[in-house]
Amino acid sequence: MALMRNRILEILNKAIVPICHSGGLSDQSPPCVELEIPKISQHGDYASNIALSLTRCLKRNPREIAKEIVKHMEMSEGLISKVEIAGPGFLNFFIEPGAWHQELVEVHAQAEKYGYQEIGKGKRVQVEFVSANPTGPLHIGHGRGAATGDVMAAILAFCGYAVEREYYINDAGNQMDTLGRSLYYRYQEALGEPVDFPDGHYQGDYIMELARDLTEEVGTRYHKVPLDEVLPDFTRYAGDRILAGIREDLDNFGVRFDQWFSETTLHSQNAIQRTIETLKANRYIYEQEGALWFRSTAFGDEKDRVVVRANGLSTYFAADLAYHKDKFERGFDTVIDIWGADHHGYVERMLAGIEALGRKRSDLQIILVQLVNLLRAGKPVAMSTRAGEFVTLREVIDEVGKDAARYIFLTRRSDSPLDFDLEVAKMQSNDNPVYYVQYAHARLCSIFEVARERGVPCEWLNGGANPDLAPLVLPQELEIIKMLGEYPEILASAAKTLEPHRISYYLNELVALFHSYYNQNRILGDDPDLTQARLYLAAALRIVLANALSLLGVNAPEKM
RNA sequence: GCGCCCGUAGCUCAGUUGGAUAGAGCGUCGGACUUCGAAUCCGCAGGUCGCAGGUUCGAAUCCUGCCGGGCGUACCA
Repeated sequence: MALMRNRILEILNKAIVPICHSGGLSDQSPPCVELEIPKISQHGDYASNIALSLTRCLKRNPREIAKEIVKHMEMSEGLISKVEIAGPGFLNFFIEPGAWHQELVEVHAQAEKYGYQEIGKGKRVQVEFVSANPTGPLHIGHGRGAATGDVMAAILAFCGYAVEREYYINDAGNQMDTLGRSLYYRYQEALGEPVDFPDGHYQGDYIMELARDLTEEVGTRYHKVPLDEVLPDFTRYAGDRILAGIREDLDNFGVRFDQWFSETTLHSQNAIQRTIETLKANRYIYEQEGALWFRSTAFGDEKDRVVVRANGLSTYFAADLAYHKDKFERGFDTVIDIWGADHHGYVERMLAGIEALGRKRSDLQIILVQLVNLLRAGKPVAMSTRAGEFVTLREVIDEVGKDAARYIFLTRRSDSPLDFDLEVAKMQSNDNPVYYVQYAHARLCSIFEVARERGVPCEWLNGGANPDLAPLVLPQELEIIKMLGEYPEILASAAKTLEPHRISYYLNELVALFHSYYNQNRILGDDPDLTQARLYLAAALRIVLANALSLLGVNAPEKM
């Protein structure tokens, strides 16, 4: 048995074959039939615009096409009560109320696998995200990228892709030297040397903490030792310590990576040089004014880009080219990069880069995540990275909790800026969407707890026979069932569009239906048959809530 | 100047990739706990989808031009 929407789709797909055939369309390119749930119930349970989209290629009146489709449909018994042709040529399907019950059986049968989609077909996908420079702790913007990337990866994995999560460590370049120098000066300072802390260095408190720690560990070993002699040691110490902190913060945020990729390895293994050679062989590299340029304009970039500077040093972009070459050499079919939106100017050249390396533009998907405005009770919180005054991700998680933070990050499209209000995130009220959903889950669990106390049997929870679902006749009940049946479709669309926020919106809608239903009806009532059927519905709801929250990396509590 | 993103209810945002009469939450106001969790629910009000054209059976969605906001525009990373 398949879900309702798939059964309708199958009927439709079969029905249009002879029509396309007689219209001269080959079976090779059957039009994609779409099924939507209409906003207005008068338009049926499902609606298809297939007749309308066929008008163009068949050059026929849509209502006539619709009539013919209906004529060709094989109506199985007890499934569809009627099909109407409406408006310009919509097909409106009205489902036999009793047919919905099968949907619930599907949910129970698949349980924690419910929603699983076989659309990835094992294709290898890498999601690279966060990738913050190890020069300071993660801030709230990184948190948004972390949540987005982590959930996107989870969705893709659940949709049948072989997914790897990767963090690119920018541990090369002069920013790391700056970091090392910053620590050096703070260290000398900690030993009582008067230091004129230079501009453009990292001023955060965390550097002073590192300096104190270093002083405890090595004492005066580096006291007054010239900077040049010891800079690599300071850089390594600071970089390692900060990266360890980043890992810890991400771990607390529920984000785990399969791979931590260090930029330094690209340098040490000559990967950058080799990448430039490859591009040179493809005639995409030329020399001008002492520098080597990549001809990114050949692929639509607005100007060519330097890969090796006149001073002989390669650019960050060159390393990034080598990095992406490496990614594809590792066998990924698709690579997804999640970047802060302030890097959007970089997108075109990167796409040009992978094209020049022989990949399709669509093999690299770049998702831009907009900035987060941190607020407290509606007022902006000062966030000056330069001066080192910023609220770290760790502080935010400590204050509002992992679940609230993750959920709020996922309640917006990633290319929409997000106001993150610390006070709202802490509020245990309707202002805070995460509690709305978690509350529903806890409430469902509580119902089963009460059922257990009252001795209501639920053998079907442990593999026993399913209850008779015929008592589920209320419009609200059918509405909930219908929406549970949409869950796989929501996942598929989230995977296809790379938009995790669709899941949180779905959850909010689903949970709203449940809360409303709950307030008007009793699950545990006097009628044992009705009670069984409603418990079965409640259990299916709990399954979907738990599955979806798990994808979001948000806890599904039994009690709150 | 050029490029990218965004303009939808008082506020914050969705809108199933071009579908039918535009959707939530917050906020305002008014209601619902002797009951399985009131962290919930029910109701009222709120719109020229920034503006103007174009594409077609059909546009918040696509194309063009304006207006307004954000970001970017390094031989930095």
